[in-house]
Amino acid sequence: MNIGEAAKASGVSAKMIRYYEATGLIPKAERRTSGYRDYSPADVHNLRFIRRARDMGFAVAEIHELLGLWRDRSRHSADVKRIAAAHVEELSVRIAAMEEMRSTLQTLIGCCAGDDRPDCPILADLEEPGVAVRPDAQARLRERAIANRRG
Amino acid sequence: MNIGEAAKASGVSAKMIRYYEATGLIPKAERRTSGYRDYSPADVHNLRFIRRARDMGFAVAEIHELLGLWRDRSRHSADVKRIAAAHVEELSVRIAAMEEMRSTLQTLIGCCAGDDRPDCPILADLEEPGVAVRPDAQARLRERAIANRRG
DNA sequence: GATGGGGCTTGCCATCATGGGAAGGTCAAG
DNA sequence: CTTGACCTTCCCATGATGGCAAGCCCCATC
Repeated sequence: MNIGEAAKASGVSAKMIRYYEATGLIPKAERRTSGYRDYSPADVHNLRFIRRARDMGFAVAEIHELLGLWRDRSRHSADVKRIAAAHVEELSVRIAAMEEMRSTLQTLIGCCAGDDRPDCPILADLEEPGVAVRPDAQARLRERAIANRRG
Repeated sequence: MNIGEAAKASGVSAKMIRYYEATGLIPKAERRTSGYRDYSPADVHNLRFIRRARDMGFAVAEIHELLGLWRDRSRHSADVKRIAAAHVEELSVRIAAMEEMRSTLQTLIGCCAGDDRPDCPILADLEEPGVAVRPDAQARLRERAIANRRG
């Protein structure tokens, strides 16, 4: 199987398959005499696992761990569960941050006439926070914005 | 005011102040004879606006627009409202994507014994989606994961 | 057998906002 | 005058992904 066929069959782009190989997430592919990479159904199976894990929002580093456990027949399901739970926790932190942003903005939008006059509580709040939002909410917003940017 | 003082007063790191200047988000700072940048309270005011907008999750390009409207005394509040509403919509899309990931994972985690045995529905689902998640949910998950990665 | 189009190779660049670090100039306090 | 803290510019890295370009390979069609 060419890389293009493997890409179509797995849902992972050819570009990303090469990237995963270069970064060691997957082993180096077999090569034909032409230099073309050659993939087996088992390779595609691997790639589909990766694709699915990406769809769940796992980072490549986490997928590396998950792949190791997947291959390890003497794994402990507790190890898998721990990784998944950590990821859920991270998702929750980011969701909370974004929900807080959204809530703040929705409040401000609700106060904005949205007409051809210049008066705008949205700009007013950006200029001087607290006109429309309570101070304690601001502090949390700030912290979570930072956490979210990192994650 | 030195850049370090402006950074402390605005909550924007010195590094980012230089970056914003280089990319044209803020005008080039005045310089002392030594070559040091020199900031006025008005500059700090600008930076705090930017900082606050970043905390709300606005991208720098959006902040560029917002700054323009902020300066424009003949602005229409409708323009500000439109930008904010678009951002809320984008946040909503990303929140929905992450909530779906989280929900799927939570279901799987709930089915995982988390002990020293290898059997693991989490790995099973990554390997062969649908064992624990309905197919229509998978399709949405996939699409939203893509949208989320882009955003 | 030649030719053309599509697929493959590598390598480099860009994204977006942010931090890190090095090499060298400046300032202020002791 | 020295020392340490601050400033300057420039380069590099992040994470996962796409794009582009030069050049090679494969297959089908003429």
